[in-house]
Amino acid sequence: MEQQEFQTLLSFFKVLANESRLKILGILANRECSVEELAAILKLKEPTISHHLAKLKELNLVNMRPDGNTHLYQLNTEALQDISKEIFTPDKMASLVGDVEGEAWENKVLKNYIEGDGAPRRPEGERNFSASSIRIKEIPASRKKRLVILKWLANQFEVGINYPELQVNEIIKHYHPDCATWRRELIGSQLMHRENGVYWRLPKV
Amino acid sequence: MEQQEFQTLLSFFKVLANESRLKILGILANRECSVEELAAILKLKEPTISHHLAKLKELNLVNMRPDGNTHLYQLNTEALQDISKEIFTPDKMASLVGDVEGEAWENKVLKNYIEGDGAPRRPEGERNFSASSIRIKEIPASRKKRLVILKWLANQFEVGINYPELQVNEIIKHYHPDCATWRRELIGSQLMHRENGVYWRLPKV
DNA sequence: ATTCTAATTAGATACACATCTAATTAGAAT
DNA sequence: ATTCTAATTAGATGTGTATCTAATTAGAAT
Repeated sequence: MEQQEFQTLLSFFKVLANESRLKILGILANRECSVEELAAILKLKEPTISHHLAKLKELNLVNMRPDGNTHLYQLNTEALQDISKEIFTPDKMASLVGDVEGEAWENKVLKNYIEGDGAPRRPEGERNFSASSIRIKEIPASRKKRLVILKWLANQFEVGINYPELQVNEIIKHYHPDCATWRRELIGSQLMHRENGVYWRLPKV
Repeated sequence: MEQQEFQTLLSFFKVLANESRLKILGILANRECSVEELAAILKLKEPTISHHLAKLKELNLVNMRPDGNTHLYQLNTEALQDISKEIFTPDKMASLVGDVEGEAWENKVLKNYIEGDGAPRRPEGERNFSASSIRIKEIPASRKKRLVILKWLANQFEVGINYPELQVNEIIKHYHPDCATWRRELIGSQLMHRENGVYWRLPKV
């Protein structure tokens, strides 16, 4: 339904994104015209006009009224207004795009920096078992990407459990040798907290 | 100026008549994004996104905010609304097309059915002189086209003068042998009037 | 200073589509 | 019935443009 609306909007723009068709609409806004007349006005051949009118009619932007042999086309005023009113508040635009998209970039980062069996497939799942062969390939240089990995790493710890520093190091080492850096970053990024040498993960990530 | 506005409107539609760009706007309506993120979300390469963003920025539909190395793009909400409000009433559309167009088709008909020196060049001018070599090639079959020729023919008579039938025939014969048909049609189309065997042209054409 | 990262620009390719000519259809006029 | 007219459909051609890869720029991080 969102998708449907998006496609409708898109085809609407596609139809109007053409000089000849836009002019046709402008002319028809003044008075109804035959194909031949439009061809003369726009200095195009009849088949071309027919082609454009067909596209405009698909979207109900014009109506046709046969008169003898000639087809008189007229602007469908309501259709134009409907579209212009309904659409185009930014909220509307925002609602047009599915919200699955938020994870796409983070998934890409995970895929780039974490190698092994299941890592990218469960970024928010339970912690992976120690026996698995998942490894962090390297430490991302950019803050934003490092944060993505950190969030994943924090997820390897369970909420509500207090870990002594030794165990924290051990768990991190399953994924990357430089446990000191990661441990420091986990604290700095506020994804985990420390007090009296004991570490715990915050409930909300 | 009208022309200017028309071109603006056209390029606006052209920019929005693209699936990727429309999606970009939808995403940016939710939150600002970097080029890389958009590329990941839409599964396109960065240069492609850059290309699209450039086009969107040309029309001020998006703004850019540099943050370190990354460029964060955000939707220009006002611009969107401005365009959607301002345009799109049918009157607006009607005003976009120049009004020279009305004569185009009639000129074409005149050119098709009248041969000779100056005919198509002065459809509304003074009457042509008898000595000229202007001729109506044939009588158009279709009502509408016949009316165009009739209007031109009526213009060969001066307003405010009473012509006896003999003179009417004579004048018509300068352009076409079948003066009876034309004379009858001039009356039938109300372009000229007759009373007691005297003809005169009506002031308003 | 040098290296790396994100973005942009340049250049190439491929697909979409606007327009044309030719052929066909539907309907009027004779 | 036949001929003519206006419109549409079919098919061909050329232009525009979305997308890609490769090269370049601008800026951060080391």
